[in-house]
Amino acid sequence: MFMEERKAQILEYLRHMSRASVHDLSQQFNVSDSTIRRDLKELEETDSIKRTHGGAILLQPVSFEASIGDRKKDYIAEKQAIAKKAVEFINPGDAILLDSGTTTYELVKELKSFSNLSIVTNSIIIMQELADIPGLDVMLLGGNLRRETSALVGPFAEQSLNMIRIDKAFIGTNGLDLKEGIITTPNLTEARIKRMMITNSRHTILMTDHSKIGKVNFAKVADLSEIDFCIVDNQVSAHFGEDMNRYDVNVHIVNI
Amino acid sequence: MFMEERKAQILEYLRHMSRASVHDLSQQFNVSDSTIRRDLKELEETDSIKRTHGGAILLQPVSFEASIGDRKKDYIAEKQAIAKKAVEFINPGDAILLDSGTTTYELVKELKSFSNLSIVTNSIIIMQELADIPGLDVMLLGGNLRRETSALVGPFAEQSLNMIRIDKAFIGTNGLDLKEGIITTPNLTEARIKRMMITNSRHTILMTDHSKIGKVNFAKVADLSEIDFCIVDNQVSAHFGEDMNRYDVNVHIVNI
DNA sequence: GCATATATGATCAATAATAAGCAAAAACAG
DNA sequence: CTGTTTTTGCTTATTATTGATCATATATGC
Repeated sequence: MFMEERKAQILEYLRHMSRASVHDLSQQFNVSDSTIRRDLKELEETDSIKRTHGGAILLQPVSFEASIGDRKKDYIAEKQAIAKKAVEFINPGDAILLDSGTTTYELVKELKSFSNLSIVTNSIIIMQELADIPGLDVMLLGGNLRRETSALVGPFAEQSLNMIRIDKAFIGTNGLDLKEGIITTPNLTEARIKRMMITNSRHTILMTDHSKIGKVNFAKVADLSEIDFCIVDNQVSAHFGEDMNRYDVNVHIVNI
Repeated sequence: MFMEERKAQILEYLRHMSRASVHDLSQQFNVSDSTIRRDLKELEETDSIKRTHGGAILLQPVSFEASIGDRKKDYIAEKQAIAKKAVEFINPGDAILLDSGTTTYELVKELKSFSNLSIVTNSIIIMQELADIPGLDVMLLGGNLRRETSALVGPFAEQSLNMIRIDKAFIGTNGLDLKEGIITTPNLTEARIKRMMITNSRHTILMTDHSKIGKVNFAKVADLSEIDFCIVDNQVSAHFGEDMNRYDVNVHIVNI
């Protein structure tokens, strides 16, 4: 393995695990501790990792909730880059919809400079994060709480969704299957909410990191043809854009 | 765990709890007190925490819980006694409604032993408190967040309320006027929600401590004649029960 | 206000991690 | 092929982190 390969993989490992010890890495790659330290030193200069005694951690902006804490750290850099791109879709005065999920949560942090936005979400965490910001009109969909995702689902949420028409919906997903052309999620009621979000919005922007591509979960959310835009990180296959174009999805690939 | 991780988690802990003792932290992270003190010292320089004797506090408290936090301590003994009485009104299988507020919040703690209850609330804090308990079906009304009370109000909440019929509604208030025979609250939209809660329930139980009696606020919630029961602490005037009977309210006075 | 509890800061020793220097091996350029 | 550069592993000196100790400072109870 070349040095550059190793460094890339260390970075990948860190993005996934959010932490790594020098010793683990040296065993993982069968090189000496010194070599890992040199790698980390160089990575620290160019990329957003932070060295600490014993290893390195991913630099991540402040608070993460314990409830979804574990997953939130997966591919955090990808999600942040995706969120940075997604915010370009938002114009002052828009009425937007934020799906619950770790990717859309990153988008929240980018919204702090906005004003004159109407934001609807089914995530308690997102609402709490946005509640402080003046100039934003934030509404929470009600319903039953799914603790796994901190999403509110069920009749209350559905009924409230039917009261509104949204300009842009930002949706996350657990699986994106190119063969069947569908997006999926593990839970049926959550899928229902996502589907309603999509149908009740003029434009749908799907935010997903590359790890979701090719995955198929239990509950179908929607056909890819119902999606207008897809923002994804650059670790996708070369023909991903073309594949998605077949379903009429406009793909934006972001560099991390 | 790396030092940087530990410091990040201390900060996270502080953001949640807004305070932490050196001893708690040292046990939490399995390190010595000295280490925690060093961590806090460094965190104090870069982040917005303040060290004090025995621990540290958050400089700018996450005002979310703080606003209700202050009031929560007022007349706490009265509220707990009232809550203990209120729980006697609840039978297995009931569909109940919990208004947001510090008094109804005390009722939540009494519900932990129940199962087979449907609970609807417009308080995020109450939902989070109840979400863990198995056997309870908890639903949150959606809407706009009123930070002062952590209540969800507005069209989403109203629409959701119209979807349901409730056995017993537990309502708090800011003012109870015997002369005019009305209960009041400072905010119009909040008053609307409370009013709808009352009209959509077969029985309404008003929970109030003596400090609210005689007070009149800006927005009228309902006439006292719409209330079925009133639970109050024993620091009320001797003729309070009779006064309320004139409005057909069944008064329960609790000792503290 | 005084006595007692407890918390703190400074210091030190032990351990672990790192940086620096050096040499061997591999890759590279001419 | 030869000299040079790069990468790597090893050794050693240096540094960082931590827990323990103790004198001092601060809170708390009476």
